[in-house]
Amino acid sequence: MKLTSKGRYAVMALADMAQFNNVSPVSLRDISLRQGISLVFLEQIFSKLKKNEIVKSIRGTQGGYVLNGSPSQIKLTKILNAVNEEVKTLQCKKEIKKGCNGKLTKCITHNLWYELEVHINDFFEKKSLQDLIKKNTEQRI
Amino acid sequence: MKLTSKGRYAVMALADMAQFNNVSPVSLRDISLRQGISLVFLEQIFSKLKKNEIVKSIRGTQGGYVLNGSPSQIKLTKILNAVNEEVKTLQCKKEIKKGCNGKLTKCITHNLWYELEVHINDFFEKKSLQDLIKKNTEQRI
DNA sequence: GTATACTTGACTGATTTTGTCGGGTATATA
DNA sequence: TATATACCCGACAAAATCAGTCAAGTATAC
Ligand code: FES
Ligand code: FES
Repeated sequence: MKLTSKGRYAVMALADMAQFNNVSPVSLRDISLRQGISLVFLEQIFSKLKKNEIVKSIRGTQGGYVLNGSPSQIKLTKILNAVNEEVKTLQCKKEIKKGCNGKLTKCITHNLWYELEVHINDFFEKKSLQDLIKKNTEQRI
Repeated sequence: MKLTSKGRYAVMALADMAQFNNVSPVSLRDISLRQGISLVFLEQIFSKLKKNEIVKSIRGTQGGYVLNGSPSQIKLTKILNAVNEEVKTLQCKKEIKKGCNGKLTKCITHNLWYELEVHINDFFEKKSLQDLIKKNTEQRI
């Protein structure tokens, strides 16, 4: 399980975009300045967000990024998955690890971690960008 | 937020103890063999569990550890806290960090992470060691 | 044609994780 | 009393991951 700066920044940056508007493109430089996040790091993050079709890019002067969909449609699960911050609590998925002999017999805590994974994903699945900017008028689609 | 081997092993080892019995002491060597966890690493972990009064130790031959309380009383929150795997999702607690200017104004995602923290702690607060060994007779106190 | 701003890949320092090593000390049993 | 078992403690280290930087592009508005 992980939740690192990459995931946090992704959510923060997209919330910033959702908050400021989504008509004209928002440049990473603006987000960088407003939220205090390294510009070059943001570029890395947005590259992934674009590949996962969460944002669209517009190149050139006056360019930037726009949200691909309304804030209420964009769930946090999608964002975190896009930047490889999936909530994976199970140790046994990939290969047989010490103390966790995966395929053959499940370890004594296997079910626990699975339940946790579901629990957390539930949370992220219910939250949308819109929920983060509630201070603006409660608009819902 | 973190959930690493140390926390996993702590839960796994305690579940092992709860499962096998809690009358005569269980040696770390046995747990190590049964669960496939490094013995010396277990010693580190149990040192913390003891300091937090989750287990009691009995030295000497035939010694080992016993649970300090019934499995249904020992919640996972307590275990994870003991080995310093508290669920801390907020970035702004300790000091002013980049993109997260703590004390003065909360960042745009502050509330989100706080809600997540509560959500996860709820989960761990509800789960006890007893829940992990349900295959034995459902005894409840 | 020039400044803006997205695009891409490689690389690196710092930190954290996941343990190991080497020495202890207490106690049950022969 | 000798010995083996098993807890106790601190320092150390390899490996992995994180949090970015650096360098070199390409597309577009003006
Ligand atoms: S988490 Fe799946 S076997 Fe341990
Ligand atoms: S998480 Fe508290 S200010 Fe950002």
